[in-house]
Amino acid sequence: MNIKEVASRTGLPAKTIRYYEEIGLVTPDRAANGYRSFDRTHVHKLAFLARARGLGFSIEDCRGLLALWEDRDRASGDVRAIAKAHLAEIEEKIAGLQEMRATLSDLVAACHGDDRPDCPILKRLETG
Amino acid sequence: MNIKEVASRTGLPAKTIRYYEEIGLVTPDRAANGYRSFDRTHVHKLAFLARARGLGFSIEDCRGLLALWEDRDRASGDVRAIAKAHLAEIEEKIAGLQEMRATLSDLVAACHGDDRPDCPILKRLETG
DNA sequence: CATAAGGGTTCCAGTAATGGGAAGGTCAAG
DNA sequence: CTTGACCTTCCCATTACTGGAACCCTTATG
Repeated sequence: MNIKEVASRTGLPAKTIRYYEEIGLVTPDRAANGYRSFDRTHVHKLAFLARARGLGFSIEDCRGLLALWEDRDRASGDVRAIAKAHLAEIEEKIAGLQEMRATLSDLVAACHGDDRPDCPILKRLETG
Repeated sequence: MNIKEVASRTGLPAKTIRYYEEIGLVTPDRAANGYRSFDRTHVHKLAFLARARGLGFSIEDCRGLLALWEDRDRASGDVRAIAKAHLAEIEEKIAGLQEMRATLSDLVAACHGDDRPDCPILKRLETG
């Protein structure tokens, strides 16, 4: 299977698939003409990566998950640890963004937003 | 005022201040020995930048806000538009992260996380 | 047979916003 | 005079790709 076919099956851009090969996440075969040649297992692996990335796991997380996925004897606790750490990161990000949102929506609400130059948003950025 | 003093007053690392000069956000004077020389207005501007960045505005947003801040006659509506757009972005990010969190916390809860190899997290990543 | 379209390949550069570190100039104190 | 704390510029690394140039392969059509 050529790269474009794999791209449409996994939803990953061809560029991204080449990049994943470059960093050692997949290792497709090569046809005589130099084209990458993917089989079912490569596609499966790439689809796994697409889903994990979609859940926000970093590339290095994915590398770890992939290794665990391929290890028939891994402990589910190992996987869970990665997922839990990632969950904690997500929660931190959410908290930070919610704080920003609160401040910003206050500011937007306070600003009359017309043609007059008086603006509480700038005032706030000015003085802290 | 030398750069380290400015760094400690604004909370911005010296590296970042140099970078802000490089991209044209501030233009400190230069002393005879080549050292950057900041005055009150530079510090004020950098403090403004630090606050805006702290609220998650991008550098380009900051450039726009700074221009409006320095324009005595700007319309507050212009500022408000930038802030509202940024607020919308933040809200999108929060929504995306909350979705991830929901999925992930379901998965973490479903995984017994012990020494056995059976793992719902990987299973889910495997099959979508 | 020439050619054009639509694959594929590699490599180089750029993104956002810094951070790290090297190599070297300057300044104040002991 | 030397030490140590500053300052300078310059270049590389980061994350996870994305875009583009230059070039090869395959197939269909005039």
